[in-house]
Amino acid sequence: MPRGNCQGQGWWHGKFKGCGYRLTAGREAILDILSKSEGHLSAEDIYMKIHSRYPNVGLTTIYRTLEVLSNLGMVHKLDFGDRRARYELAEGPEGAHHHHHLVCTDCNKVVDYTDFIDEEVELLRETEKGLGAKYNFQITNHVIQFYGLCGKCSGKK
Amino acid sequence: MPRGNCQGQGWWHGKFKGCGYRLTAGREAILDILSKSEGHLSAEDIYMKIHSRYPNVGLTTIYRTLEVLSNLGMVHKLDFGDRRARYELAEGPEGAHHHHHLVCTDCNKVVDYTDFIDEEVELLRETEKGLGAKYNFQITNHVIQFYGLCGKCSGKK
DNA sequence: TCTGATAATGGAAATGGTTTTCACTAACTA
DNA sequence: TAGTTAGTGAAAACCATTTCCATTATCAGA
Repeated sequence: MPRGNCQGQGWWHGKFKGCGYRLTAGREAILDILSKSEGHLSAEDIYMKIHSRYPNVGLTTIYRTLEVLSNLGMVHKLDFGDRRARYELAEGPEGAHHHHHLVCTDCNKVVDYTDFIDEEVELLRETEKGLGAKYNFQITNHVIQFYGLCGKCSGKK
Repeated sequence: MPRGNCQGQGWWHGKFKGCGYRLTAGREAILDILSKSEGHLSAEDIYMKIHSRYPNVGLTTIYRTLEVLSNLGMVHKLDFGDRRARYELAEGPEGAHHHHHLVCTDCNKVVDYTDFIDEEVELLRETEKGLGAKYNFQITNHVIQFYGLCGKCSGKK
């Protein structure tokens, strides 16, 4: 994790500059894709989408950029149990809707839900505060996920 | 995921038999290791520990057994962001202490915490019920994890 | 605007945890 | 006890992600 924890300034031009990162076409392209398509893209998904419009952005750059974005807290890296990471934009400038995930362990279908979110977030905030103090952690993120079988998969026995 | 969802019978001999799995030395060895050492073992950790006492249990068997155990709900498969899965025994027969995890994104140190667990579990139970009904999911497991920098890592800037 | 320092890039090769293959062995059922 | 078939180990395959390295591009300062 290079350059310490640079979180919570303005939106991303400023964020990048402020942390000593350079602004490049590839990075803009990746952020562009992420903000236009919604949820749960793998590095390769992004690569494909980018490739038609920016044919000279390599997979390596995608991975590197996603790591940077993740370090900056602008992107969440998710694990749904198939063996590839998924990425989604964290709340944007206009505060996208916070949500958590419900994952089918059989077909890997993922449901974003916002039900109960307020209670969850409230408890999480409390917990975060408590844990941070007790264990001397500077908490920056959390994951809540439920796993089970979706209707289709539990149906097929 | 073979053999559907066989969860919630007795303890493990019965569980295995009931689901059509056979009882083998390797499987006993793995369960033995898991119940004796605590928390967060990778497949290779288990392999090492097993190898001294049961030299003819291969890594492949470890992986296969862990998958079975995970399907049976006897083991939780965890992801702490380094790229290897960790496994820990789910609540044993005498109800081991339920806990969640606090992970340092820099050094990968993991803290098991039980603070706030009651509130968390309570909310989770509610949410689980609600989500299960609304999205027609048969929920079997959940993950809550907090990520951040531990004292040591946030100190070194 | 030009320029130098160095961050960023992309393609290819390496990595390494996990899965698959396959021939063999051992559990369990009848 | 025998037959069926689940389980096994070793080696090979897999494949998402990282690393290497020579080249290019960004940007701060002159």
